[in-house]
Formats: sequence, C-alpha cells, structure tokens
Amino acid sequence: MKQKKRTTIYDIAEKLNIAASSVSRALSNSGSINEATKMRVLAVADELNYKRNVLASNLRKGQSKTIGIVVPRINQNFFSNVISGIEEAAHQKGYNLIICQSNESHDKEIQCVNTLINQHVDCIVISVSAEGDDYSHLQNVINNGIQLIQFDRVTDKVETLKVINDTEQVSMEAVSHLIDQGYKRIALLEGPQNLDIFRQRKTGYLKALKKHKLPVIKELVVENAWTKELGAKATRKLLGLPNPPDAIFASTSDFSALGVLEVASVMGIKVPSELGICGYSNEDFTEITSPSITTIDQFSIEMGKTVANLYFKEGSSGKPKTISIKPRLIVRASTKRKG
Amino acid sequence: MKQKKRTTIYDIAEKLNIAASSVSRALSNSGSINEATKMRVLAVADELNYKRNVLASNLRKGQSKTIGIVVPRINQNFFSNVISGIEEAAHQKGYNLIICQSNESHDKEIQCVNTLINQHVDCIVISVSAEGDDYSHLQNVINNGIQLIQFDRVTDKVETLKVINDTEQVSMEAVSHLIDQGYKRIALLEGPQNLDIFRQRKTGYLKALKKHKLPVIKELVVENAWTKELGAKATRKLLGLPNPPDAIFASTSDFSALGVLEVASVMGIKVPSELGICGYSNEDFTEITSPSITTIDQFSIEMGKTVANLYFKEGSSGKPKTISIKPRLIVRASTKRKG
DNA sequence: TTTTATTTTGCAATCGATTGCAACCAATTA
DNA sequence: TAATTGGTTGCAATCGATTGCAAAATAAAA
Repeated sequence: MKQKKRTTIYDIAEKLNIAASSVSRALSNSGSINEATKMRVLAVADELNYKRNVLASNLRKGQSKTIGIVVPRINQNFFSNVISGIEEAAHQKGYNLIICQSNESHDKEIQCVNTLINQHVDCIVISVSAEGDDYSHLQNVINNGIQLIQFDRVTDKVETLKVINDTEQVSMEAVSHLIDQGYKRIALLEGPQNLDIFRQRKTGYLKALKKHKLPVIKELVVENAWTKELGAKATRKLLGLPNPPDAIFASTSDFSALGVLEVASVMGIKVPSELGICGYSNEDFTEITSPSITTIDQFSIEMGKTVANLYFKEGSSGKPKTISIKPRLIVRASTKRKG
Repeated sequence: MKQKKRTTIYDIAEKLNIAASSVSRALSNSGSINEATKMRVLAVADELNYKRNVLASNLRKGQSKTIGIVVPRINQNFFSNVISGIEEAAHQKGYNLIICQSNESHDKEIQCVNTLINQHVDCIVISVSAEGDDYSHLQNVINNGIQLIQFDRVTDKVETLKVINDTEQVSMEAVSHLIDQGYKRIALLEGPQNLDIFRQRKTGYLKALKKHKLPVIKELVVENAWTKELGAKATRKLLGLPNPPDAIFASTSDFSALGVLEVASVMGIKVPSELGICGYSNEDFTEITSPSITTIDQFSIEMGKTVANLYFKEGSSGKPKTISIKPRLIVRASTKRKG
C-alpha cells in the first residue's frame, strides 16, 4: 500500500475529467464552485487519500503559515513553557512551528535565524542568547519582510514587537519584601548586563534599596552568577566576607538560588532566619526544596500565547509595540521570618 | 530598506546576463559550472542579499529536509530533552524541526500527524499519547511514504523504527535494589497499561519479585497513578492499609514519587527507614528533595540524538528496527537504608 | 425566443529552484 | 584543417497548487 507518488489535484482532476483548477477551488473552499462537483471532488480526494502539498501551496501563495522560534535552550523550563504556549495558540490558527536552539551561542543564533529566513517563515520569535551584542541578523529578518517578535530577553537595538515581563517592578517588590522581613544586607546575584532583563532586575534591586534608604554595598553585588554552580561559588564568597549579607536575591535564576541554598545548608547557616533567599523564574523545584524558595513567576505559558496572539493581531501593522506581562512574586519559606 | 519582493535566482541571472540555471548551479555547488562565473554569482547573491527559497527548492526536489515531531507535551522535561537532542543532531545535517504537541489527546495527535503529512516532512518522530488505541493515523504516515520513528511510548501495532529504553530490565533492577535494601512489601504505582512502557515496568516489577521469591500482593498494585496528585492519593490509600507497604516503586514518574514523598512526610513516616521510594525519569528535582529520590535516568538527550541518527542512517531501508537504550538506576537517599 | 445576468468551468501563467538534454565554445588530437 | 573531446552554458520542462481572465453553461429577465 506504500505509494511512491502522492496523489495530486491533477490525479483527482483526471479521474473526474475536470480541470485541476476546479479541484483546487473545491478543496480550498474558495472561488466559485458548484456544490455538486465540490462533493464529487471531496469524495475522490478522500478515496485517493489526497494530502495537499503545503510546499506548493505556500510557494504559490507566498506565505508559509509557519512561525520560527529561536531560543537559547529548548529544554529549559521557561522556554519550553513559552513554546508550549505559542504552539497552542498557533495551532488553533493553523500555523506550524519550526524550532531552533542557539545554545547561548551568538553564531548558532545567526545560523538559526538564517535558516528560518530561508524557510520563508512568516514570523520569527526570538529570545536572544546571552552572548554577543551585534544584532544585524535581527535587522536582516526585518529587511526580508519577516515579522520579528522578541520576548523576555530582548534588545533595544532593533525595533520590533516585544513581549516582556515587568521585571524591574517585580524585582523591586521582591527586594522590598526582603526588607519588610527585616533583612538589611541584601546581596544581588546579577546576570549578563548586556541583556535588558538582567539590567532591569538590578535596577529594581537598586530602587528598592533607595526607597527604603538602605545603602548600596558594592561587595554584595556579584556578576554573572546564573547557574547553580556559579550561584554556589558566589555564595561561598559572600558568606565568607567579614560582614556577610543576611539575604541573597538570586536575580539570575532559581538554579542560582538553589546553589545558594545548598551552600547555606552545608555551612550550617539557617534559612530563612539567618539568610533569606529569593530566586527568579518559579521553576518547579522551588516549591519542594526545604525550605521552599521564594521566587518570581513569569507566567511563561501565558507569555507564549501572548506572543502568538500579538503576531496574529499586529502582524501586518509593522509598528513596534511592547506588551508587558506583570510577573508575580511568590513568597515561600526561604524568606519568611516574620509572622 | 524593507523589500517587498525577495531576490530570486532570476534577479541574479538578469544582473549577470546569464541563465537562471547557471545561477542555480553556482549556488548549489552542483553540476558543472565555471569557477569564475560561480564567483561572480556568489558575489552578486551576497550583494543582493539573496536567500534561497527553500519552499521552491524542496518542492522541486520532492523533499523537505524537515523532521516532524509529535509529543504529548513540549514542556515536560523528558520530552524537551529528547527534542533538544534531536535538534542538535538534525541541525548538523541541515534539517529543521516542526514540533507539535498532542496534549495527551488522541484527536489532537491525529491532527498533528496530518499536519505533518501535509507539510511533506521527510520523517515523523512520535511518542504516542496515553489516550486511544487506534493507530491508523500512524499507518497512514507510512502509506504516505514518510519515515516514521517512534520513541519511548511506542506501540507494537505499527511496524516502524523505534528507540526505546530497556524499561523492563531497569525496573527489575530497581525493585531488586529495593529488595536488597531489605524492603519486603513493595507497592507498585503503574501507568496506563495500553502503553508498552508501562506494561514493561510492571513486568520488571513482577520478575524481580519472582526472582527473589516474594509474593505478588494485589492490593499493593495501584493503577494510573502518574501525576503528583494521583501518586499522593494512591499513597494515602496504601499507607492506610492494615498491612501497608514498606516501599513504593512509582514506576509512572518522578512526579508521582514526589506525591508519595509528600504524603509520607505529612504522615510522619520516615523515608527511607520506614518507607523506601523509587521514582522514574530522573527529573531535576529528584536530586534536591529531602531525602533525595532514587530514580531512573532515561538518557533523554542521548535518546533524541539516537532518534535523529537512526533516521539519517536507516532512513531509506524501510526495515523496522528497534534501538534500545539502557537506562540507569540512580540510587539516592530515599531507598538507602543499608550501608 | 432572445437578451442579459450569473454561476461554473477551463486555460494558462505563476510562485522559485532544479535538472536532463542539447547547444556551444575552446582545446586537444588526428 | 577537420574531427574529437570535455567543460560550460542555456532552454525548457518540472515540482503541485493557485488565480486572473475568458469561455461556456445555466438561469433569469425581457
């Protein structure tokens, strides 16, 4: 039953002794076509197990009904959730997803983007890698007439549609929460400052301190501590200071916060009484560590849906527009030392 | 600088006053072409920012250099890891991925498969949903001349290439390990028995009991406990028995095992001394619960790479073939009560 | 019945790249 | 000088679906 050649509209046309164009009209439900012939076409199409060749169709129509996605890593909770959200919304509209991962490499990112341009996708959704600060490949997307949407990790250097979190605000909330709980020397683990999101998290941290009239202590701010290992390393350094912090805001990720927690546990430092810990992302595990970790939920699936719907609504307008989703601070045991 | 029409080989041909076919040959590096003209073509292509229209190319060549993937959920650790593995291997060969999620719904699965057939992907990789036991849509893939590869959750009803774990063997190992640790009344949380993998896990469990001459106790086998909530519910029931189990093998997932752990902790039952717990999948969190959970690593990224390479190697042969990856039992605190 | 309006159809071009075949040119050989 | 060879090139068909336009068939109006 294996067929070499697939059935085409010509096969159907021949069998019914009508023109291929009529078959096309019958199948695509467009143009004028007699109801009776339409039925006959549909019947034969079914009988011959016809599947429309989307390649040919798209070539002719000059579109692909496909959205390309580039993320640093597919298998990272946040990203796979966003993708899942996009998939759901896109699927409803009959769109498909082509997915690439940049592995945080700027070169691979460029490669991925070019592949997607070649594929003539209708839209490219990207969260840029941490590496590199040349964004001509993104400009190139626009120059090729492809809609570009950035999310989460966005750059200002290219004007596009964007979906982001109100990172600064929630970071400020998180740090304010720590201060409310009586923490006074709050350290910050910060991410690569070439990415907006990490800069904003830092700004939120600084604003909270300022608002509550706490001094900014330089030695309590540690750069690029965004994996578990780096978080742990930073913590060992911080807790070894003559005047160590009494709380750590791991603004980079929950993984980093996990590193903090593990080091504290090894050093016999009690969380939250002696050290408060706040992470970022609401990874699943933050709920089940002991103590559970206070963190920030980014509504990742929601974010994916928003990205897709933004494309479907604003797809053609071409005006840059930014949608901001308010993340939510989730207070858990690791920072609760009052009440 | 936004262009309406993209540059085609005809634009290049016109500019150089040569035939489009020559341009094609120059760009695709095939056929005979003078080195000098090739250089000129390449230069002009670059100058005009030419991007090959993959749609047209694929239409002509009758292939798409695309692999379609259908998984129950993109944002589930195991699956996103497999996808990540596939992506890595596929990208190296210049292949793209189109990804769909079935959401464990049989209908959506059929829809996804049909979309991928329409897209004329070269290969469809699928891990079937738990629902339903009609697999004519898979047969349909084969009938359309598309290579089909099943992984992890596979069905015997369709003969295809398959990549699976040696689930039975490792399940047996896991239960044997529990027995070695002195557990005598070992409960099993089992998954939907229409899926091979869950049947095999059960078989492994039974074989281990038999091998060590332990009786099979019917009331200790609980069906369909594969989420955290269902795992918890099952545990409450099990621990409420007049003669409760002293170990639970949550063969369905680590989430289920987590449910077990939480209930035990609430009920004040000590793990591992009073209750041993073993999960399945090696989710990240199993390492950081307290106690950490003994589980089984499926080598998911590896599995993805294997799937992709299987396609690249066996793609044309058409013979069904099964590759089995040996998973690894990871013994952690939740089952260590000796030594 | 003739004319006009409307609905159905078919023809042929098109989307952009690829490829078998034949034509062409230059270089080599007889 | 003529014939052969081999490397380059162009022509034109092809992949399968879509669509503007015109022809044909049908229905409605005069």
